[in-house]
Amino acid sequence: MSHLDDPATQTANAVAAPFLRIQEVAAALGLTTRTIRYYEELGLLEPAGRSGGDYRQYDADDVERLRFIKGLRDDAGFSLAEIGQLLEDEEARTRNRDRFRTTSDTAERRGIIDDALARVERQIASLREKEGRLTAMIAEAEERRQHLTDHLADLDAGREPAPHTHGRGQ
Amino acid sequence: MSHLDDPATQTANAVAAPFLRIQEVAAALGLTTRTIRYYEELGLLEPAGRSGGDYRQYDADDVERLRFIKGLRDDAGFSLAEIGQLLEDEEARTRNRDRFRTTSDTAERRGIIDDALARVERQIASLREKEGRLTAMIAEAEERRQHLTDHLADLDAGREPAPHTHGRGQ
DNA sequence: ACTAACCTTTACGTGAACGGTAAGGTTGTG
DNA sequence: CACAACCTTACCGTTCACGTAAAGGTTAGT
Repeated sequence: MSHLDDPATQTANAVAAPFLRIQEVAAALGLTTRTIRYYEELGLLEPAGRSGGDYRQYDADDVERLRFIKGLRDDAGFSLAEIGQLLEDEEARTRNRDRFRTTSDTAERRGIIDDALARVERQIASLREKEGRLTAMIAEAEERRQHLTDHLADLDAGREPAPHTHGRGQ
Repeated sequence: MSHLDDPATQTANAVAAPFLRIQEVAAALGLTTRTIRYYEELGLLEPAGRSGGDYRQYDADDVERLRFIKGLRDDAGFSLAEIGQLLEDEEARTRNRDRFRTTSDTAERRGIIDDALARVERQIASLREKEGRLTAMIAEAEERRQHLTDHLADLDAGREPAPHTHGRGQ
């Protein structure tokens, strides 16, 4: 039960991972095939494999990674270069993944996971910082809103326009 | 006072608003003069006035507006086109501002403030939406982190690698 | 009045992030 | 085996958001 769990055997059992072709991935994520190839060109991701005829084959993890990239781009507003930094050298990760699958050295597995954990934590920190700055912007906007409602209240009360501290009319 | 209100006349009264030149504004905000002129070209802002020799003159409100634009760009990650939408036609606002200063019709003043209020509230809504998506991304990243720490705990406890649900190694 | 340090407009250049198309190879279905 | 519908690389085009001169005019200090 422990000496026989060959990591390569998964090709034999399971349902043989349902690989997707680039167009299917693109449709699923709302991207174009061109965009996905461009990201690969930048080193942001590498398909799990290639078919005999050199077609790119994506697995669920690839799709997940791409979805994350899209989130970093659209939701977090990072540049592709920054995303590259956050995700870090894909090549190194691929090697790690392979090493992880083939090694049974617990210390090595530990080290690999440690690295992954450090990366994820840097990602979280970056996202948190973005969130903080966004929150600050919201607070400022709400302050402006407050100024305007105050002003409106003054008008309703027939009071004078007030000396207007400095920042009005947005 | 109304037919002759030359924008330069303000030099006469008040403490002569401390107008800034483009370079000073740029330095204060960490932008380049080119960027500021470009934003003007796009209709994102218009300096409060011009000198006799056609130098752009910025007041505190202009600087505030520019800081907001920079925030929308850097912190919120909006495109300049989107920022233009959020800020809306600068020309119209300038006209409103002038009308606001010259009119004493309370109803009109009210309408102008109402408009500004509506704009600010749309801005807040946009920012909140961005914030929500960012928060969701953070939650996902934290989930990944949790997976990794779990995995690490398994290794420390000498347990088996676990079947790994689907998304590991970030 | 001279001069350095600003400013003006105009215009062409650039890197990022793709879009589009050409010229050809691959897959899967009848 | 034909054939439509996909895929491949390669390369040129485009939009956005500026950078970078060029050719002058303005301001402020001496």
